[in-house]
Amino acid sequence: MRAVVCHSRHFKARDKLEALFSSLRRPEIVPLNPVLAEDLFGKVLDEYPDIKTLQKLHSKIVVDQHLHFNPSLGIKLMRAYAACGQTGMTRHIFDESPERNVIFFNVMIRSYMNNRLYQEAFLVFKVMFGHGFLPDNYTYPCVLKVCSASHDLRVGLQVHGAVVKVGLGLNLFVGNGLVAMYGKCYCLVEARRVLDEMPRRDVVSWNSMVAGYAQNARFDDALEVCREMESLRLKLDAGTMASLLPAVTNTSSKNVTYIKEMFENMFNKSLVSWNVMIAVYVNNSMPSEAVDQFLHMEACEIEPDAVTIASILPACGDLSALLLGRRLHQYVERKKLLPNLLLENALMDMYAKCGCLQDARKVFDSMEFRDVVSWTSLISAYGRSGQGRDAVELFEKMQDSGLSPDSVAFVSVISACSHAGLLEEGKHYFKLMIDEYKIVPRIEHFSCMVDLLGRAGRVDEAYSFVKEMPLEPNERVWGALLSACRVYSNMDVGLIAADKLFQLVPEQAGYYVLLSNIYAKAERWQDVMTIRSMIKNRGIKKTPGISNVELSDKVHTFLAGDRSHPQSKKIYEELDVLVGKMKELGYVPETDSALHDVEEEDKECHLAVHSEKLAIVFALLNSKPCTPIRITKNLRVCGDCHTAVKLISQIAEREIVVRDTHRFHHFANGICSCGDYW
DNA sequence: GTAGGGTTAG
Repeated sequence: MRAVVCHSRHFKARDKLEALFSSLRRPEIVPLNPVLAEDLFGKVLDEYPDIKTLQKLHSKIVVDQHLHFNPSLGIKLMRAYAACGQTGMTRHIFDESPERNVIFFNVMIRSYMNNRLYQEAFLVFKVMFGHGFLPDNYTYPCVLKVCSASHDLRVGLQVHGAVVKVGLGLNLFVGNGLVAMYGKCYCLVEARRVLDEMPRRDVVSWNSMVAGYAQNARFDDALEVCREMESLRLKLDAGTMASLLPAVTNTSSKNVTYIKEMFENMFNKSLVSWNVMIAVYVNNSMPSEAVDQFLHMEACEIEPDAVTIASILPACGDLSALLLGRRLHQYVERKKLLPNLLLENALMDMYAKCGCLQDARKVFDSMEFRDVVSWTSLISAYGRSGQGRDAVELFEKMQDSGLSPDSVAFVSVISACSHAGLLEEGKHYFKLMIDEYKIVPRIEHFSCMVDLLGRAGRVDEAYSFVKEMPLEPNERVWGALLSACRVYSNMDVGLIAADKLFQLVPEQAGYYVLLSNIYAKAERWQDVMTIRSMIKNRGIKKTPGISNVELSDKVHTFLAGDRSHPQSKKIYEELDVLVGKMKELGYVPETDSALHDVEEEDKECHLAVHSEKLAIVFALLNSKPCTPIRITKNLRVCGDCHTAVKLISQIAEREIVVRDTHRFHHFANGICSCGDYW
């Protein structure tokens, strides 16, 4: 974030500097009046110039006998260097300054803090006393923030003691710092006590309390503090919304509505409040609402910043809204928001999720700095496309580049191995994670391993793995096992897994269907019927199949058997024509519903047409010949559709990319990239 | 000057 802020500032500062230098070149004002020069240089430094401008300015100051060692300029230079990440230079100026005061120490501590050098910040704080300087009402809030950022309760408690001793306990900023520190350190009772004992509180004090609860997963308490604020007739602001964000991630629709109302009632909607609103939708799997909110924001002529774009990009990825995604990419280039690590990571992932692996790769290759997230995004992108070897190669390169893979990186690489059938490699990475990187495997890693073993046909080994794992197996673990049992027709283990799943998630229709598939393959029709009636008797609701397709900046959604689309009649007619041509090529529609279901769409839905077929025909009718068609589905592609889409790609001479819940299928010339195994 | 908004898996 810092980089972004500084970046936009750099340009303004550079312009000012050019004007400054050209005025310096004018002979009538050389030698420059020292007071005027101090003022001018100070103004440029306050705008955080880029490193080159800063160095030029610094050398000008050093050679000027009046300005060299000027304390005010020294402080500004320190701040400007810190904003460029050059804390070494900040420290140098600090050490060399002959006339230091308490502000020098405060700026030095803040510089370290902003560059996440927390131990260095603490050290400066400690040596202040030895130099005869007492920390003041500026020092303590800053040091408390260092405690918050490093979750250092031990120092935090010492600072609290010192604050009370020197009589700063009643200071508003110090109090706010204490509330935040205790909140970050999981001491919510203490945080609340400090808040209650503050003689004067402002909206920041309350927001800090909201943030404390929200960060500690105390969602209801966080919302309760908001209601308390409302009852005190305090104006909730963008900061309140931002503080609440962790509390309304994967939350109830009631909570989302509460935030929405908070936003709507906000008198001055700042950029941050728009950004938070978008993030709330994204974090609650409501990508369409997020996109709508973004378009609304544009219509209100609010200029998005890097945070806005980084927040909305995952929604584009979710919806495969490639056109919008590309438009956003152009926007960030036009607004010179790049380079920005988070934005680049988000762009890469958007392209990958839209099935544009090459565009994702292009972003990756163009990046100056990459972190574990950058590599992980690309590794999982290759994994989802079934290119396990490329994923493994990237993983090795990431290690070679000196980065330590984290827990998520291992999920990605093991999952990539699983999709590509790289059994030994997957096992190797699981072991590497534990033995070399000392990462304690989480439930996600175990479910990946079960998937890896299961897909490779080692169903019994997978079951043993489940029995021996130190964590309680969850839905995903049993689900991976059941899927493997369907593929390899393992009735015994399948029944065990299904039984567990029916207990864990009795309302999930998909697992009943999977089990009925296993029975059907074994021709146990009586059991198939039993499962069918179980679904009916238990009143289990099925997730309807939905496919999205984007056309000129608008995402069109189709349900299975959908007839609500304005072009519906045309779509069905065209589909009939296509089916005729497909039959000439040997297509036989699969009518056996039990085998037909991969997941949740039952017999009735099969009589209707699956959503991906409708979306594809719609795209065929409405897009130019030869342009690729990209579909995103909320369930897995069934066997019948898979066969049909292969043929459609051949007949219509179109590349068709279908993203289902598990992976990408790239259809072209009658074949699919998954090699018919998914 | 104190709170608070972004990216990666399944």
